Order: sequence, then structure tokens, then C-alpha cells
Amino acid sequence: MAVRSSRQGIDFIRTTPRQSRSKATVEAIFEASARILQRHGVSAFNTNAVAALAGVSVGTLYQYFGDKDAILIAMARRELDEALASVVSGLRSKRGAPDVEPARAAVRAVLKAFGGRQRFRKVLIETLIARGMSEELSRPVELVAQAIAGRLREGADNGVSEISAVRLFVLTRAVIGVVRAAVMEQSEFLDTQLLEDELVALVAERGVALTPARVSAFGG
Amino acid sequence: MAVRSSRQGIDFIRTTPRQSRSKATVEAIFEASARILQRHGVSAFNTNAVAALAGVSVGTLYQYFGDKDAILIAMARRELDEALASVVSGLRSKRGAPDVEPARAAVRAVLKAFGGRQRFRKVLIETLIARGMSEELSRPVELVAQAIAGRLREGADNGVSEISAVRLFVLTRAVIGVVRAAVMEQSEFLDTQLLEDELVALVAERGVALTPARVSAFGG
Amino acid sequence: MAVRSSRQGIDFIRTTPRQSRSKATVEAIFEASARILQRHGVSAFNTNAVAALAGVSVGTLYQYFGDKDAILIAMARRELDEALASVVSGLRSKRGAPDVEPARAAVRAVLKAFGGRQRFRKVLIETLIARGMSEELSRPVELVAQAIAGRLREGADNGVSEISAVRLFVLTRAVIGVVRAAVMEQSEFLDTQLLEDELVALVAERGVALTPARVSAFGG
Amino acid sequence: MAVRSSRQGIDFIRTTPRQSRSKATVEAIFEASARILQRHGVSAFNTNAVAALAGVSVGTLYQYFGDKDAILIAMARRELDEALASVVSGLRSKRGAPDVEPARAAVRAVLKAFGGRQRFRKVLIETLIARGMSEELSRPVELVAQAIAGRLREGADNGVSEISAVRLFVLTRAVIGVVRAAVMEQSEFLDTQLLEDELVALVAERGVALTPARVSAFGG
DNA sequence: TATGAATGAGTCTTCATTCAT
DNA sequence: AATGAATGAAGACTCATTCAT
Repeated sequence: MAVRSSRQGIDFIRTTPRQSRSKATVEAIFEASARILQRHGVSAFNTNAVAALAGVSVGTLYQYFGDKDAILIAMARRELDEALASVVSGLRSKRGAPDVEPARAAVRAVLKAFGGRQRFRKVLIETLIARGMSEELSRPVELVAQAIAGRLREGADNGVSEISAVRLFVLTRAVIGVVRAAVMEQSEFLDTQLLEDELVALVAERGVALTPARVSAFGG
Repeated sequence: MAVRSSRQGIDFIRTTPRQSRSKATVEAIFEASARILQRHGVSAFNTNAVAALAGVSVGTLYQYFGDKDAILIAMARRELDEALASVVSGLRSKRGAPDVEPARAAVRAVLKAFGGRQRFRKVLIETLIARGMSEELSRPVELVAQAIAGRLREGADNGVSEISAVRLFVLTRAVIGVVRAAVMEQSEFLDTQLLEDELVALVAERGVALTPARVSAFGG
Repeated sequence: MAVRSSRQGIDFIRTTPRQSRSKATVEAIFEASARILQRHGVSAFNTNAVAALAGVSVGTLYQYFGDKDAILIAMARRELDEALASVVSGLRSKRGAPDVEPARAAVRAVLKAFGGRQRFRKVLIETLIARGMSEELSRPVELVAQAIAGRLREGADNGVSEISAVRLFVLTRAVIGVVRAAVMEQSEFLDTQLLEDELVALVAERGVALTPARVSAFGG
Repeated sequence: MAVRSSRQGIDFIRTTPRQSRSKATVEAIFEASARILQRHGVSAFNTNAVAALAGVSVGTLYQYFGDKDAILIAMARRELDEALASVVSGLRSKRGAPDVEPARAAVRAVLKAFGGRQRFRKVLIETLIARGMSEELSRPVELVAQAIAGRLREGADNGVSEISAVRLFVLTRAVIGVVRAAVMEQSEFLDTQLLEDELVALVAERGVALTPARVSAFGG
């Protein structure tokens, strides 16, 4: 979060501002960015507009974010981290939803993560990609894949069959791909039980069908 | 900078007819755009640069494309139309590859469509998305989905079961999603038989397993 | 003069604009710069102001000069090149002023070069130095020194004694230093016969007293 | 960032009295300024950077200096005053160096004044000039000139011939000009006995050859 | 039809300075 | 006296687009 100063200046790390107020400022900037992105698209996303809507001066904005992109990166990271966390926690389910199979829980988490504020998310994804930061998007997916692989491996001796790397790749990207497409196309299936079922079925039949029973085997 | 027929020189024989000359200009602009996108990214994609690299003046560029985005849209349309055509033709297979199941042929076509010039495609997708033209990307997918649906419907009375809209949505987006992810992440599985097999399997088990036999039923 | 394009763009050399109009534009920019520098000092020297006063748009200005500094550098080079030329030609005198000793002619040339438009020159020097381009200022002086050295060497066998490097350094810098100081301090001695005499005497006694007689020896 | 006596801590004994504490602050600011100027050039010289490096807040900086330029002016004055003092004292020589002629002592003082920390001095001069404060630089020179004139006048009736104003102007500026050029050009002659000799000779022959004998005449 | 110089609105970014704490 | 977050005016520079030739 601490951003480096200008190219021509000397390199100082911007002092991290005191929690309380700074947190609110950052939040205001995020909120303003989200709103602008949502309502007027990328082309309207400029530092002056963000600062104005956030109710701070440009100078202050630059106190917190080294440059325009830094705002986007920070927002994306936060969004994706949250999504990642909820998917992973979905995979462990049992707590909170003991009767839900992990596969369904995970799919549900993915769907939920991409749920509200769709236009904003869309633009955020778009922007991230446009800035060549698509790894930011792939990273959490890959992490989920690895999480699943790890768990399967742990449980291998408990009768749970492992899954090939390709299949894991295909299944994780398939799910994400479908959900992302649904968001991007503003599909009518979004927020539909049908979609969830279909996704779970897709995953289940291809061997990542971690039923609660099997999962309990490796203490997920 | 541009090397063109000198103004003073005699200009009797125009071996190149009007039509194809402008075709060449468009082509040059496309090529220049692709190169710039590929080598220097979106931020370097501006009309002046494109015109310069294409060896034409900005004025000429604007003779062919109403504005900057038009170039991108045109390129994308062409790319996607080609992809669409080859996927659809894959679905009908038999000709050229009589022994290949339509599903595999289609998957193969998708993979091939995203095959060469990956960096360029990546940026093209990125740019399209970033410009809020993601429908351009979804459209052909939806068209493929509809094509499949139509064919299944036609063949329904021939014992070919129809497929639900959701499932069709999920399967088509899943395939595209996986392939796109593979390209974006520059995955090691790209150009691998493994990936193709896995995708075919994914599709096949979910009921779009159009075997040559079944397909022949509706004269594809 | 051809300046490289932006840092983020691709590297094209800006096409050299057609003589006539472009020459006038450059001249207008120079004139505007000089005026602003002269009347309002460095702090008022900004691209917008220059463009406005020159009667061109900022865009045009940037068509000719890669960045703000480029304007200053170009002006300085021109000024200094002219000064250099006239000093060197002064050293050869005889033509145009057969009865004037080379030393006096050279001193006179230096004085003349720093003559009119003093406030402008002052700021030009100031700015050059401030931008860390003081070599631009030293270069012509060093060239004059080398010119003198060369001529003395040529004439050595004609009974003209050579001069040590240090002495040459000291004498050339002394003359320039005095003239520059006179300009900078807006001294009352400027444009005075007294100053010229004193400078000639300073130089003459230290051995660079190239009398017409001696100079003729090496066909200067 | 600044390490200072903690607010919570007991603060009985202030070993450092008020006076010298602020002296230390000023010193820190000077030091920071010098370092920044030396290492990163004028463009990096801004109040925020100076304050940060000095270990004080911008607010404090503004407690001591009304504005940015004030720092530079103060530093320059100090440097130049020191130089002035040592040159003047050189002119009186005898003390400390009884056998050295005043001219040589003065030249030596000038050379020494411009000796160490050259990059810094260069930038200081540059900056001063760029800010239009070149009088700051001329003032001490003029003072030296006046000092010499005064002394000569005092000693006139003791057989010491006066020197014309022009000549005084020329000689003083010549010496300074040469030394400054040597610094600016980072000449190889700097710190060379050769240079000193040549300068002394330059001055001596033109009548400011104040031999110890003559000088003693006016009780220098 | 082609040309490419000119345009200028639009953005990012910096930094001197203030002022509430 | 010190602090340092906040301010916002100012300025450099880009690039899509036009239009006279």
C-alpha cells in the first residue's frame, strides 16, 4: 500500500498515514472509484474525478496511491482476495453448511463472489486486463486449483483418487469461465439455481466430486 | 516516410485496381495495429502510431475507419468470424475428417482459433473488453450455442435428445473459458493433446456428445 | 532538431516538417521564448505560455520540440554557435578589418556576441546552467581556445612562440568570465571602449598578443 | 520519521539550550539541502524532500525559512561570506603566511573557497543564478574589488599607484571567472600549482601586484 | 483520395504552503 | 515550537481528429 514517490524525486516511502482517518480516506477513494467505474465506465475514471467524488483533493489521493493504476490494483487485489478466501472456505464447508457438498459450496462461493455490483466488477476485470495485469486474475484461480490438488493429495490414502493436473486446470477455469461469462454477458441465468446445479454437475462428474463423506476423510 | 508512387512520375498503368488497393490499405492498418498491440501493448496503440507503421497518413486511416475503436472492432469481428466459421464447420465435420466426432472437431477448431499469435489475441481480447465491447466476444459464442441448439432441435425426432438452455450456456462458456484462460495464462497445456482430450470429455459427458452417427441424423 | 517521441510511445523520429512554414514556426517559438524569458523570467517560461505567445498550439510546439528543455537547448546552441563563429572569424581578421590586431578583433567579437538583448542572454545562460547543461556553455570557449592553440602551433616555426595549455585556459576563461560578469552585473563598463582596451591588454601581455604582423606569418 | 525527544518521556534536563537546538535544525536543513543538491540535482530540491532528509517536518522547516528560496539564499550567503572573508584576509596576509605575496594569498583563498564539495557548489551557483539571484554571487566579488581599491587608495600617498576602476573590475572578474570555469568544467588544472601561478601572474602584471613590501605600506 | 501539420481539450502529477492538532 | 496530512493551483504532455492542400 505504501507507494514510491515520483520518478524524478528521491525515493522515500510514503509514510503510512495513521489508521483511522487514512482508512476512511482509502475507503472513500475506493468507493468513488467503484461508482465512477460502474456508472460511467473506464473512460471517466480519472484522478480528478475520483478525488472530487471521494471528497478529497488530488494531492491527498496521491498521498495514498502512487499513481492512477495503483487504485485499481489495490481494489482488484482486495476483491480477489475476498473471493479467494470465500471459495477456499467453501471447499472446507461442513462448518456453517454441514450438509452441503464442498463442490457445491465452492461453486456457490464463486457465484457469490461475482454476485452483486456486477457492472463494477466487469469494469474492474476489464480494466485490470487492459492494464496487462491479468495475472492478478489468474493467480487466485490457480491458488484454488492448488488448494484442491493439495487436499486431494492429502486424502489420497483415504481412498480419494487424485486428479490429473490438466483436469484440474480445465475444471477450475471452466467454472470461472462460465461465471465470468455470465457476468460479462449479464446472462439471465445469473442468480439462478439452474446455473449452480449445472456447474456443480459439471464439476462433479469429472472427479472433483468431493462428497461430504469423502471430504471428511481428509478432515477438510 | 511512406513510400508511394511519386507525384511527378507518370501513372499510366494501375496494375492494382481500386478495390484491392484499398483492401491493401486496410490490411496494412490491421497488420500495423496487430504489431503495435503485440509488441508494445494497448498504451502504444494510437492512430498516429498505427498510421505511421502502416505507411499511410492519419488522414487515410480516417478514410477507412471512423474512429480508433473502429479498427479494433473490425479486427475483432474478422478474427471472431473466422473462429466462428471454423467451429461451426467443425461441428459438421465428416467432410475432411469423417472419423472425428463433431465435439472433438469443434473443440479442436476453438483451440486452433486461439492458436497462433497469442500475445496479439490476448491484447485484442483485453482491448475489446477494456473498450466495453465484450459483446463482440460473447456474440460468436452465443451463435455457436444457438447453432448447436438448432441442430439438436432439428434432429430431435431422430432420437437425439435436446439439451437445456442452461447446460448449453454452461458448456459453451466452459470451453471458451478454459481456452481463453490457457491463452491468457500462457498455460503449459496449450497445444497439448491432453487439453483437447479433457475438453472433449468435458463436453461429451454432458450430453453434447454428438457422435458422427447422431450428427448424421440431422444431415450436418 | 528531430526529437524523439514520448516515453511510452514507440520510437519514431518526428518527420522534419517542410522548410518554409516550419522555419517560421520555429522562429515564432524562439521569439516567444525569448520575449517571455526577457520580460518575465524563467518562472514564466512554460509551454502553454510560449505556444500562446507564438501563436501556435501546444501540440504544434511539441511537434517541433520534444520537450520544454529542447527549446532552450536549441536557442542556446544557436546563440553560442553564432558567437563562436564570430569570435573565430575575429581571430583571423585582416579581411574586413586589416588594421585591427586579432586579439582585439576576438575580444570585440566576444563583447559583441554578448551585446544586445542582455537580459535575454542572461536568462538563457542562467537556464542552461540550471538545467545542468553548462557544458553547452564551456564547449565554444574550449573550441576557441583550441583554435588559438592550433594557429599558434601552425605558426610556431615562423617565430611565433607557443603558449602553455594552462595559460590558454586561463586567458580564454578570463575574457569570457569578465564579459559574462559584465553582462550579469549589468556593469556600467559594458559597451565601453575602456573595457575592450583593458581586456585586450590583459590578453596581449600574457603572450597571445598576435599582432597583425605575427599573425600574417601564419597566414591567419 | 524524525527521532526526537518523546512526548511521554520525562524531559528534565535539556542539555542543549534553545539557541543551539534551532542552530542544529538549521544546520540539518542546510546539510540535507546540500546532499540533495549534490546527489540528485536541482529538480529534486523540494521542501518536502529537504525536510524529510533533515529529519524535521515541513512545518518546522517553514518555521526557519520563509520559503524555499530562503534556504538557498541563506546557504549561498554563508558560503560566499566565508569565501569573502578568507580572500580579504588573504589580501592582508603576513599573519600566518608572512612570506606569501598578498596577490597569491588572495588567489589561493579564492581557489580554496571553490575547492571541496565542487558538485554542490556548482549546483548552488547554478541554482542561485537560475533563481535570478546572481547579485548574491557578484556582491562579494564587488566587495573584494572595493576592498582592494580602498587599500590602494589608502596607500596612495605611500607611493602605491592607484588602479583604474575598469582594471579592477576586469582583474577581479577575470580571476573569479577562471576559477568558476575550472570548477564548472571540472578542469584538470584544478588543484594545480600551475593554475595558481598563472592566475597570480595574470593579476601581478596588471598592477595589483601588491608585494608584501607595498602592502605593508598601508598596514594590511 | 491522400496527406500530415495543426489543433487543444483532457489528464496526470508535483510541490509549495497552510493549519488543525 | 513541532507536526505532517491535506490542499489545489499549475504545468507538462498526449493523441484523437480535422481540414487545407
